[in-house]
Amino acid sequence: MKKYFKILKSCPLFADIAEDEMGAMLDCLGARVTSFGKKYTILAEGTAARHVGIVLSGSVQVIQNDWFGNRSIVGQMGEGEVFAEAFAAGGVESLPVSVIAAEDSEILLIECHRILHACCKVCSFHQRLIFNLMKDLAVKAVQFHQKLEITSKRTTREKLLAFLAQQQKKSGKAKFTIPFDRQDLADFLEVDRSGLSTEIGKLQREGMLRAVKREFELL
Amino acid sequence: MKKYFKILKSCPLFADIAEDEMGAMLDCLGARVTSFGKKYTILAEGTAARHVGIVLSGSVQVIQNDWFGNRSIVGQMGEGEVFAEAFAAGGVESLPVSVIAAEDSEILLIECHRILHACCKVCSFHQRLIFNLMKDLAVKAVQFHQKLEITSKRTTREKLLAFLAQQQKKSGKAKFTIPFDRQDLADFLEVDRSGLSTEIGKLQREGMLRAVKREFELL
DNA sequence: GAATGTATGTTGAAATTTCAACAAAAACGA
DNA sequence: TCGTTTTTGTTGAAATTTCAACATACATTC
Repeated sequence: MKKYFKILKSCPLFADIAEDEMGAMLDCLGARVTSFGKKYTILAEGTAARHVGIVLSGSVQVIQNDWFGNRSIVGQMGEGEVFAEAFAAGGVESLPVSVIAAEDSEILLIECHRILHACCKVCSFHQRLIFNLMKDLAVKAVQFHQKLEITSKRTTREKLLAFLAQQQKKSGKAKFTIPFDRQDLADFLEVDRSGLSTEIGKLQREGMLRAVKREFELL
Repeated sequence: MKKYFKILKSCPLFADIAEDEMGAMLDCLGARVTSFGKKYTILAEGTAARHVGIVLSGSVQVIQNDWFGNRSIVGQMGEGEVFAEAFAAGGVESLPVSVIAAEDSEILLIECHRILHACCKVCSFHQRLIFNLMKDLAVKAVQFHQKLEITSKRTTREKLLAFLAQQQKKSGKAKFTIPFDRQDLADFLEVDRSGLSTEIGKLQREGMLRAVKREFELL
């Protein structure tokens, strides 16, 4: 477990928790590490939302499927990021999404009630954990809001440009790499893949954009 | 201030806080009540996100405007509900939305840092407040997710049906009243108003729906 | 290196949305 | 009550998206 301490220290859920407390804390929380191969389901839609997940290695996608095949990518989380915490802490009886491994991944799963409710022993870190979870949820709500900003745009072009602007801002550089291939990007923007390809082509011909695979540059 | 205690007791942010603590707490938090006429701006886009708002009476809308006039209604909150907490707690430097009064309203505003950081005096309720805020943020994140579920649908019809299903589930009754007029509903669903009217008409003619003004019934 | 599968770009037709303009109905104020 | 304003429904044309099918490029495996 110790080999994960470095990545866990970067996790917002464990901010300001000393490394020598980490072991005891994870023990108290009943944390367990599981490996998942690419495309495997980590949390399944319809099941009870009890666990908070933390990506130790690899990355995961939060996805949702229509009653008729339309796949939607709600979000993607990489190393050190937390997922499913809103549903677990919000006490939803049935997960409205699935979480799958976007690549081979190691995941730390913690039952949320163990974070929220102090154990019998007086663990010094529970208050801190609740504060951290609160902060994390606030950031998550803002992220949801950013996604909303994208999907609320009416056209493929506007959605794409809104997304690219966010990604560029996040990366801080002129050239940046997005975490999606074309199909996934379409599923994230909630648009048709072929229409997306067409739009990327158009924007390049108009000289507003340079795109090679996952590398983009706004001009 | 005392006349608001009843509504404040129903506010998730103050869950499990005794009524006789309420006065001292609001004092410690520097809470202040302001009245806003219909359509007035309570929090303006672009300003610093410092305040958490609570609706004491009336209702508010969280809205966002494109660089070209497209208005989008992110959410609507009624009595006892909290708004802007995610941005304030998440520490965003500039509000990406505006909050306006949907009708004449009384609003309680609290600087968020007063909730997050204990004051010099040892106030017993700060831990409780942080826990409540965490719970509230989790619920808010789930709500954002529900909105995402709507806007991620591709057609006006699907968005409308997804919205109505949510509203019906929330009300628990076959007949239910939505909090929007047609234009606001269109701005919430991110679709064209005239197209929305057409779609409501179609669904009624197909016998899937009964709609009179804000009253709806799914058949 | 050939064969297979995946990812991406392209195209045209069908469906849908948006836009603008107008008519009818309802709400509001004097 | 009348006149004004707001809300809602309707329509047709233009723009856009979706859908299906296919071609090409790229990667992987044997």
